[in-house]
Amino acid sequence: MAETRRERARAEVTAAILEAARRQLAEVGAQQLSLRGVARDVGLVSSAVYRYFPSRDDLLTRLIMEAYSGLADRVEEADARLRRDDLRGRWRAACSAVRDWARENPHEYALVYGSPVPGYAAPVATVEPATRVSVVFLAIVAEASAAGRLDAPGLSPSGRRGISRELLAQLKAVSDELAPGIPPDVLGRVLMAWTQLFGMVSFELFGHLVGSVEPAGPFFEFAVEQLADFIGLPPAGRAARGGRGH
Amino acid sequence: MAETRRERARAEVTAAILEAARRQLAEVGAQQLSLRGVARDVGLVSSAVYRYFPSRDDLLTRLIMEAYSGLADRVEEADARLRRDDLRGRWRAACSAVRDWARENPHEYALVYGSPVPGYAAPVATVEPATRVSVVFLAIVAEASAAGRLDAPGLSPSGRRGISRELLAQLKAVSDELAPGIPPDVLGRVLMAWTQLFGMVSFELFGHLVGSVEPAGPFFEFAVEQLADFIGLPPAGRAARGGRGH
DNA sequence: TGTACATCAGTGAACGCGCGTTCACTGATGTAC
DNA sequence: TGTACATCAGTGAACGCGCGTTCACTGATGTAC
Repeated sequence: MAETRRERARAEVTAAILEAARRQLAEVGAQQLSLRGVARDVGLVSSAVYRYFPSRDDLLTRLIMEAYSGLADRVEEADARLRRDDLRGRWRAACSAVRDWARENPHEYALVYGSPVPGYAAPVATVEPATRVSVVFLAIVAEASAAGRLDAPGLSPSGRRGISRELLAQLKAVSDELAPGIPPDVLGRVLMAWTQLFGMVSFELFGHLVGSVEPAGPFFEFAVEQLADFIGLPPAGRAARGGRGH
Repeated sequence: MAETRRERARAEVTAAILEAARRQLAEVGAQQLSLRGVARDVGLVSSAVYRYFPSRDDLLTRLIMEAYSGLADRVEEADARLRRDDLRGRWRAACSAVRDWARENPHEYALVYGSPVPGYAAPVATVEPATRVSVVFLAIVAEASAAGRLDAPGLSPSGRRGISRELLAQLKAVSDELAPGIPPDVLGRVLMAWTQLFGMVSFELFGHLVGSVEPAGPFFEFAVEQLADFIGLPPAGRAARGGRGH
């Protein structure tokens, strides 16, 4: 049941098309990405591409999934490189991985986290790779929580009071599905950190920090640290098992 | 020196073109906005539009400026409606104004805070209206600071340590130019809140909260409160002059 | 107030472009017997 | 191993579309004297 010549050829051409599409995406962005341009790059006639992808939207979907996966790979690798009990280090690494990937692949980033492409609705197939990224962050916090090493000293009065009944219900649902073991109030903070992370990266990439804290590296590092404090991740240095929370 | 017939007509047609452009923007988004479509809407032949705008990019620039101005108006009005010493109320109002405006004008929002339009570089003329929005937020914090009512009890160890020399320099520059009187470390936190605010709104509008905290109202309100605490704005209720910070 | 000329808004046709997608076709590759 | 038929990759032409921008033109509006 060895691969037939045809199958091998098909795999190769498919790969070549995707590679060309990635190149086009990097060069001109998603809006301008055209089937004809891709075909030209590969050295095919435009109609031939239809033997491989049923439509332009299909190609886009594929690129979106690859973008999410690429980012997820990057974040997972960054996280995996550190000792499991170095929780703050892992947090930093995951955050930086997001930023670095985004800066290296700005059009991919814009494709998935920028304004939606008009007239295109992302199919469900894109949900799983999108989730992979968040899972890394949630795992770090979940492990910290399970180890009793989560401590949010700055839990403000509004923090306790501020979680409305609706929000609590929503957070519990998310917690059950994605992050068992993370208390809802912590999850609320994680979600804030999550949106903050992407807010910063988007502002940096889309030029909204020009004239203020550009280059954004120092600000980013400051924010990452603040967010770790905010969530209650143990400070760096003492990576060994610390005391239980208050 | 009364307005001549021509001048009146010119003003009217210009307004009609802009109105049609706004309508198109709302319906199909910036990418798909076309001079020909606008002309059709107005009842002009496409080439006639060139008597009013030298190019499509010029029209886009105009729309970008209007979008920033519209948002700024909204935020300023929301802020102005409250007593000057109700600092937390003003903060909430300004944040909600951003979110409400974005939800009501999703394409305008995407135009200015989403992925940049490829091949289009925003001219300097857009900077001033863009700044107006941030000025409201900075004013609230600056007034709080000037009144000695800014207190950030949760100032974490990393918070003090975390501001690197580079970041400090950048923050000082921003402070001098835009927000005299706000200490750099507070400004760092305000900038975090700023990016967080737009990060949340973008995630909500671009569909990245679907399946978690959607509808996003409760989460948004929670986050706004947390951010106010984080910056050190006085809690609601006691709007009168409180004690000085430690 | 009237005339001569300059300005300017709007027209309609055209240029040149690139796009996504369909379709009948050819020739090579694979499969059943 | 050889033949007959089915599958499938790639071709080339075409359809129909919409776009931004230019240009010579006309007729109405404004201005100088």
